[in-house]
Parts: sequence; C-alpha cells; structure tokens
Amino acid sequence: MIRMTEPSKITNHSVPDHHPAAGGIAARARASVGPKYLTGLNPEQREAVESLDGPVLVLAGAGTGKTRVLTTRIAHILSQGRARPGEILSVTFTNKAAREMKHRLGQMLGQAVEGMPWLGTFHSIGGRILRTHAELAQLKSNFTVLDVDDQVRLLKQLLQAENIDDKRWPARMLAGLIDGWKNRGLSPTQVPSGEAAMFANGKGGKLYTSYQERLKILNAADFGDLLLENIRIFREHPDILRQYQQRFKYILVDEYQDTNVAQYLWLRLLSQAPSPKAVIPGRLEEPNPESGDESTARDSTLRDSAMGFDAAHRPGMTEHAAMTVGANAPTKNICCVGDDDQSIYGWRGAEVDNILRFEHDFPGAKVIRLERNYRSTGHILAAASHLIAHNEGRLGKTLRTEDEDGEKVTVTGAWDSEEEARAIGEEIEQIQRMGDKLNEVAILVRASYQMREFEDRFVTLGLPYRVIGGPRFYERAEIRDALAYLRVINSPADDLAFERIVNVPKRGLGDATVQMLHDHARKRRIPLFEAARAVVETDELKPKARGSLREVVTQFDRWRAQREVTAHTDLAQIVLDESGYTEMWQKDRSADAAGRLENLKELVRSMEEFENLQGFLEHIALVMDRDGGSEEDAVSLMTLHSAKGLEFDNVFLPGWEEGLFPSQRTLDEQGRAGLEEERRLAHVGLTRARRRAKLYFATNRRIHGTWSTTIPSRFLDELPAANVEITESKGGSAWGGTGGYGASRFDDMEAFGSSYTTPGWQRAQANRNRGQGGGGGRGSFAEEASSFSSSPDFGGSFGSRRRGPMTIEGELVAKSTGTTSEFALGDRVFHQKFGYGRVVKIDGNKLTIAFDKAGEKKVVDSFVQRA
DNA sequence: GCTGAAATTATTTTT
DNA sequence: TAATTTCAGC
Repeated sequence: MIRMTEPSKITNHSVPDHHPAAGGIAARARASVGPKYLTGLNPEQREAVESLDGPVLVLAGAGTGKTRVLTTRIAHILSQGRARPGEILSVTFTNKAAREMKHRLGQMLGQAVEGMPWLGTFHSIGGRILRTHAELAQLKSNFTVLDVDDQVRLLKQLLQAENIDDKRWPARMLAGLIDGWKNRGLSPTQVPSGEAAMFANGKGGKLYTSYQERLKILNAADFGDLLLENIRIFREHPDILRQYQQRFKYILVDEYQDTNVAQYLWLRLLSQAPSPKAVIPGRLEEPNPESGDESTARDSTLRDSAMGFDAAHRPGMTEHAAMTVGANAPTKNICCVGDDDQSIYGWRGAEVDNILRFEHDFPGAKVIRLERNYRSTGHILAAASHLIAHNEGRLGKTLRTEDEDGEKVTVTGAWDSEEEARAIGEEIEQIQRMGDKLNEVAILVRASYQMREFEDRFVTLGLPYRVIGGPRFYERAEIRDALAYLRVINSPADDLAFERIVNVPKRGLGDATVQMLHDHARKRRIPLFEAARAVVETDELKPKARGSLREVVTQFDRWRAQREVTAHTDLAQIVLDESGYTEMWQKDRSADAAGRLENLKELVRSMEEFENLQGFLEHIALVMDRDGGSEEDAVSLMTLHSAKGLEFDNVFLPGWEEGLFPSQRTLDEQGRAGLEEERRLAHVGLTRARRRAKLYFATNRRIHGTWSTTIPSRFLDELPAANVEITESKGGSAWGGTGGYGASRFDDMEAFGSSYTTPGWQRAQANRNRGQGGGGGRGSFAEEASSFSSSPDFGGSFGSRRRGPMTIEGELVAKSTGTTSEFALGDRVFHQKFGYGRVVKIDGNKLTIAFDKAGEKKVVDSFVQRA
C-alpha cells in the first residue's frame, strides 16, 4: 500500500507546489505549461482529463486513446489534490481492463497503485460492498459467489421440487430469465407480472422468489446479486448510501455503453451528491422543463419501477429509501467513457440507451468527443466509418486519422469455408515472409464454430496459433471440482459444492444416494454434509455406499482439522491427492488430461497470492480469468466479441455472409436493433486493424452438418467502394468461372437500397443455379471444389492474378523436404491438441495420423512426439 | 451405479 | 457434422 497523503509528491508536474484548495485556479494557470502527464494529449483528450467538475461523457471512438484519458484523469485528480486514492471509484467491466488501468496508472505515477482500493470491476466492487454489509442482505460476509453452473443446478432442484417438467421449461432458460431481471435491477417483487408468468405457466415469479431464498440459506450470491443487493441496501439504508456518496468524490466508468440497467442504477445512486434532500416519492426524475420528449417515457417507466419507486407502497420498504434516491439531487463528478458504436453486448443486458441518454440522465453533462484515431490507416478507418454510418441509433462520431491511406480493405470470395481457411492461411504465410510477426495477425470470427476450420488448416500448415477466449480458467471442470472441495472444507453448508464432488472421483455414490441425502437434509433442515454424517450412522444405505460416504465425511473432517495447522496451499495439494482427484486425471488417457493436471497445479500456485483459504475463495470467482498466454509468436484466433479492446497490424475477417454475419438469429430475435448491433460488431472488427483488414465470404458453408449456399453479407455492400479492393480467392472457384466481378461491385451501390438488387445477390443467384447442377448433397460442395482446384487446367484458365503459379490442394504445398520423417508407419504418437494416434501415412514431413479421439488428420511431424 | 447407445441441438459470453 | 445429454440395459 502506498500512501498518498501528499498528492503533489507523486506527480511529475513542473509547477512545484500548490494548495489543494486552489486546484482549479492552479490548473488553469498551468494550462500552457502543464504537468508532464498532460503533454502529448490532444486538445480533446486534455479537455476530458481536465474537466473535473460535474458529469462528463467522453465519447471515445475506437483507437482514440480512451484508456489513456481515464488513467491520466485519475493522475490529474490526485495531483491536483482533489481527492485521495481511496476517494476515487473507478469501474471497469473486466479484470483485464482493471489490471491494465492499474498498470498504466502505476507507470504514470511512478509506483505501484495498491493505493487505489476502489479501482476494479463492477462485480468485484459490488461484492466488496456487499461483504461489508452482508447481514443486511441476509448473508454472512463469507458468502460464496455462485457461477452459472451452480445457478443452473440449484434451479434444477427447485424445478424438481415444484414438479415442473424441466424438458418443457429448462433450468437454463429460467437462469437466463432471472439473470435478465437482475440485469434490469428487478427483485422478485418488481418483475412485471406478465413476464413472471411467462415461465412454467405462471410459476416464474415464484421460482425467482424461492431461488433467492435458497441462496440465502446456502449463504450464496450470484453475479447479479453483487449489484442488485447493493442497490437494495443503498435504497433501504440511506445512511449507508450517504457514507459511500461522501467517500467517492470522483467516479470514473469505463465502457459505459456496456452497462446494464442495474449498473446504471448503482452508478446513479452513488453519483448523487450526499444530500438528504427529500423529493416526492414516486418519481425518479423531476419533470424536465425543456424536454417534453415522449421517447423517454417508456424508459422512465422501466427505470422507475426498477428503482422501486413504487417501493413506498410495499412492505419492508421505507419512504426514506425512496426519497434519498430521488431525482434532482445534484450530481457529483462522474465521468463515463464509452463508445456507442462499440456496444456489442446488448444480448447480455447492456443498454445502449444508457449512453444515448447520458445527457438526459445527468443534467448539465459535458460531452466530449474523441475522434482522432491513432490506430488505423485511412482506408480502414474510412471503411469502418462508412459502415457504421448505416446505423440510426447513434450519437454520431466521425473518426479521422492523420495516418496515410495505406492498403485498401480487401474483400475476397471463396467457394466454401475450407477454401476460405486455405486462402487465409496462405496470406498469413505471405505476411510472415514479408517479415511481419504472427503476433500481429488475428482472425476474428463471428461464431466460435468457425474457428475449427482454421485450426485444422493451421495444424496442417504447421502455423502456430492460439485461441483467445473460450472457457475461462475458473470455468474449467477440474478447477471447479477442486474449488468445490475447498468450498466444502471452508463452509460445510455449501450443498452445491458438496453435491458436485461427492462422487468425483467415482465412489459409487450416485443419484440415489444423493437423493436420499437430500430427503434427509430437508427433513431435518440441515446441510447435505451433516445429513451425510448422520446417514452413515444408520443402515439406510447399502454397505458399499455407506462405506464410501463415511470415508468422505472422515476425510473432510480430517482436512478441516488440518486447516488449522497447514498452509492453505499445502492443504489444497493434500486434498487433491488424498481425495483421489489428482489420480483420477493421471489415469485418464485423453489428450487434455495433462493440461488439466497442469491447471490444477496452476490453481494451487495462484493460491499463494492470498492470505488464507477464506480470502482465496472470496475472490476467486470474481478475479480469476484466463491464464496469460505464452509469449510465442503465433496467430490469434478469436471471436469478434473477445477482440474488443485489442489491435493488430493484420486482421482477417472471414464469414461475412448473410445469416452468419449478420447472424440470422439476432435478426430474428432483435430485429432492427439486432442488425445494428451486428453492424457495430462489424465496425469493431474493422477497427481492430492497424495496417491491413481483409474480409472474406464463402459461397457455401456447412451449417450443422448440411451444406447451404450463402450470399455475401449486406455489410459488404455497405462498404465504400473507394476504400475497398475486391480480390479473387486463389482458384477463383467461388464464381464458377464467370469471373464477373471487379471494380463495378460497388459502383451503383447508392442506387439500390435493397440487397436483392445488389451485385452480390445476383452473383449468388448465378452460383446457386450452378451449384444445383452439381447435386448439392452432403459434402458435395467441398468435393467439387477440390476436384476443380486440383485440375491444372482450371488453375490455368482462372488462375490467380495476385499470386504466382497456382498451388493446388494445400496439403501438397508443403515442400517435401526429401528428408525422411523420423516416424514410421504405425508409430504411436501424441499430439498436443488431438491426443494419441497412429501414423497411417507419411509424406515427407507431413504425417497422416489416425487419432483415437479426433479422427484422421494431416499434421506436420514436428507437432507430434512418440507416445 | 455405471456404461455405451440413441437422441438432441446447435451464436456471441466482460463477471 | 459433432458434441453434449439423456436413457436403457447390464
């Protein structure tokens, strides 16, 4: 912990000393010179940093220096003596973003920033506040944070108890509904009755209520509760709210466009000046004199009811509560940074509306636009801007750059997804030959199933890649199992954890036993663990199960005793070993078993950072994210969603086809709003690129196993012709040789509003007819494509204009070095990704291996080792 | 209680 | 298609 009692000491600014109270004047006086940290900011950034009073919205487009503004602003507040580190609330969405801010702040201030206790994610800060006041939410301060899986299992039990068919009404769906309600700040009593009735013939609301009750009994909270319970506590206990309002002199919010209603309410409560001024209950906002706009009516209703302004009529809610939250309390210094054009989490409850309505919600707000982009070249930026301009619901920004135009954005059509992957693979090799690092190459897909094709291709080529995103570290089964053991040790009442591991590894304690324990536990109102302890003393169980269960109980008792005398990391190791859990994975011969054991080690290692088991368990659910990737030079493969906030020199964007991108499902479910969100996703994708953005679409794609012909994405038609170059995929087979596309593709774009008249659609029609002749059964497109492209004649007549002699059939491309492989036919081998297999064919350094689990694959020999 | 075979169902996923 | 999940039979 650093002490920052003397703010001026921690800064580099050129004016020696100042009195905190004179900060405003001093700042103005210094404007021409300025502290060192301000130099290098452009005028808008600087304004965003220096506008300390009142609400500020910084609209920061992609690549405009958003994080820099946020961190510099904090440094500025500190150096001006406006607030001490503990008086600044700074919230992000991800741990990664929080870490990044801490890191950069540390650099700027020249030391570690443990002194910023309130810099963190919404959930970690909400969790922290909730632990402080846990008893007000009928919890103990050591409550468990449940993850989605625990949630669903709990709900499943509730559904069973209610005799609801969980086929017809899946627990997942209910979890989604409850999550949605919580995102909107709705407690069980506040859910609109219509919505509550939708699930299980009217039982939805009741289930939500009993779910909450169960959580309290289990001493657990889900992610939504971390904020929702905060809001409730703030509302019911104005004194507590006031305490926080007084503490937080400045509030900063990152990625404001991604906030949901609950987060908005939470921020709004905290951002009001701590005045106990009473207002008329029943109104969130005082009638706004100059705005009689109807558009806000709907939202006000939503917000009012979410806020609980009907609360005064309900039992248990004091009038006080309703009043302090109220309306026109002067707003404090809140600064929200975001970009409405990068709002891509609407489906998760994010309300773009929050950012669109900022000026309305925070009267007198200053809005600052950051439009100077320091990332991408002219063509890329123009393409992205033009595309996003098709959206209607936006605040409007025009990104500009002083960079050169650079290369045009390319659009390439491929016959099918396999060819798409092949073409991209080759372009990447080309980029590599030109000297670029693979670390500067990313492939961004709309849906994760698109990744497979690339992985297969890269494995064949021997091109190093890494998948970013996917299941998070703490979501992996082995980690959660291990955590469940520790949870049961830490709190014997954690039924969910107990249930998870009673029979992992297998101990012969199946459903019947667990069911029995449940009955027993419910009858006596005791936790499952205690029920188990009691049951082994009876002869209700068969001897075998009884013995196993007794062993489990004894083991846990022993571990709990050991806890007093053993370091928590050692204890964890002991538990994993003695329970047979480690052994279970050691015996497992599947490919990822080794990785799982490695993860378990990593888990134990990571416990060292915490003082004790309790502290570890409290933070693990909130803090633990994916392990930091290796430093190797490798292509990054990820979804568009997980690419937000990243940048690369070269960005490949495959799969720009109607149905896939924009996603049909989003269109069906969200209509125009969905389309706009998809378009924002496209915008995010394009703006990840610094030097090169390359778009692809395939004419044929296999969806759920069956081939279908697709048409190019409407987003392609929305790109400005001047900044885009149409190229042909190697082999040119996408067009079946009609060859008819070139510069004219976008010529008359403006003339046609409908996608049915675009060149893209017309071409697709032509292709479709052709495809039918080929007899479009299963797999036929791929076969057709490869048979075409393996014909030398074909290559000759439609050959690539951009590339040298046609290389056919990717597999053959790898020059057989002549050196014989060190492997022989029939060798048993191991591959990192595919596991164990047998060599069935050797072609130079390329091996064809029949994997036990993954089937037959072609692999470069250096990627496998003898088993 | 466990195992393999049939049935089911397919986005995106910050915490 | 393929991965997951449920179910019937041992």
